Amino acid sequence: MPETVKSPTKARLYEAFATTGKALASGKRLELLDLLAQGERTVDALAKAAGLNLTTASAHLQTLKQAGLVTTRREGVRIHYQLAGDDVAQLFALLRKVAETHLPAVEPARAAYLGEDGGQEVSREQLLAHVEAGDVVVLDVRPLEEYAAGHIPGAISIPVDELAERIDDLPDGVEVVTYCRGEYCVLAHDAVRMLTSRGRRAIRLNDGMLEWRLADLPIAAGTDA
Amino acid sequence: MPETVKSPTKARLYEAFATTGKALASGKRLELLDLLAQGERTVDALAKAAGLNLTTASAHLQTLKQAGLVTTRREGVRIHYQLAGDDVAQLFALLRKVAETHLPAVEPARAAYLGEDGGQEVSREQLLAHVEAGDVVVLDVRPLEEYAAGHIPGAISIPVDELAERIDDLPDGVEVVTYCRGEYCVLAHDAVRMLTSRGRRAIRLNDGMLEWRLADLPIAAGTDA
DNA sequence: ACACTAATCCATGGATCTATGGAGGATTCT
DNA sequence: AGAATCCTCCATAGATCCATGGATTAGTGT
Repeated sequence: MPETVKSPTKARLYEAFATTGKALASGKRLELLDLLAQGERTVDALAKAAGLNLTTASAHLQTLKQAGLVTTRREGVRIHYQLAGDDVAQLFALLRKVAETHLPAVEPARAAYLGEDGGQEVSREQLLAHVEAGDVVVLDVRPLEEYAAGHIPGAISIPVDELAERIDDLPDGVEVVTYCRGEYCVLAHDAVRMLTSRGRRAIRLNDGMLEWRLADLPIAAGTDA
Repeated sequence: MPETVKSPTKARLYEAFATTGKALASGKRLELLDLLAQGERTVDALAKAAGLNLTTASAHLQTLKQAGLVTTRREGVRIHYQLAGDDVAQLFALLRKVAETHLPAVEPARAAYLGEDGGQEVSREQLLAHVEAGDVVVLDVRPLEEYAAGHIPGAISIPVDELAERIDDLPDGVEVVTYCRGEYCVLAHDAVRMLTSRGRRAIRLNDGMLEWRLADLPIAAGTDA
């Protein structure tokens, strides 16, 4: 029964696969991937958005780069990081889904982060139907740069930071459907709470731009809105 | 520009996701997942098949279990580990695909492990067509227990270890299509080399049981063949 | 050339992970 | 009960990973 083969070349191959696994083995790196799934960013912007010091962020990005999950583009003095491909976004999304399905610790952490929601959700299909019918306004509450890098066609942009002061930019009398980065993004949750507390009818897309992209739905770019 | 939010609850959520990532961060654990994708196994069998000592294998399996990727079933004195679900197999397969696509180190490691192949490949669709036409014999060269846990309908089982002595069990004059665990499994490669060196016409399915399962194709079980 | 900014490289202490031997728990058999 | 088998838990040494401060490199502007 020579099932006990130790093959160094097999180990080498699987260690290579594990390089990709290791890249996914840090919460901070996953936060960085989450941000990058919205569009390219500079090291400095990523560090700030993820609450990391520049050196640490750079080190994590090197790890991701060596695992081939991200690529870089130099523009003058700054370097833009971006995801290496759709398959990377897919892997990231699947990792989160598997974690949520099989890890009991995820659900409480998710609830604590996103808050009690009560607020209703709407699926991508339902949202598309509403847009077709023209009976809702779609609101993108991500930072402007992410909106510019790609958003749901017809959506208007009001970053959640500015929502309180710009609430009157929203067309009157029509229901608001908010969305943000993805299923675990807090921005749309915050926006819905904020809007409903001001008496606006507001609901949430049940995921966000990440899943929208992976579903190959149409995407608009720029800030012409 | 208050983009620099450090939220401990966000960190907690992403650390939870990272637990799943960490489970994928070791070559040995990926080897174990590869084996488990073929069907359940005892700790002892896994340790032997992966070339690990029992304690180490057990520790790795605990890690996988705490990440929710595998579950256990006790049967008398032994404990059978199995994948927690199809989504886990899918995650594993996608990880390998992403690694191969984006990591230059994978290709040479793969070539070194699987060997120069020259041998032709056939896709799942082509294989199904051949089975329909009845002009090939499908040969499963995995260990018998894996064959028993699930195989391509109509395939016969000759573990690659026994192929040399049992070569006459193969029906005469018809081309052989071999397959094994998956895209990176060496067994079918070895079998094809072995068969062609003996003058049999033999080719390989370009992946294996893992991908067959994920494609939701029909599966037969047992050893009645 | 010089100053300035963006990012990487390097060194380091502290934490975490890996492999392994030995002890201990669970289950079955006699 | 006692022995045997299968597996997990514990302790430990060695390797690897993480965050951070300081130095270095690349590119821009004066």
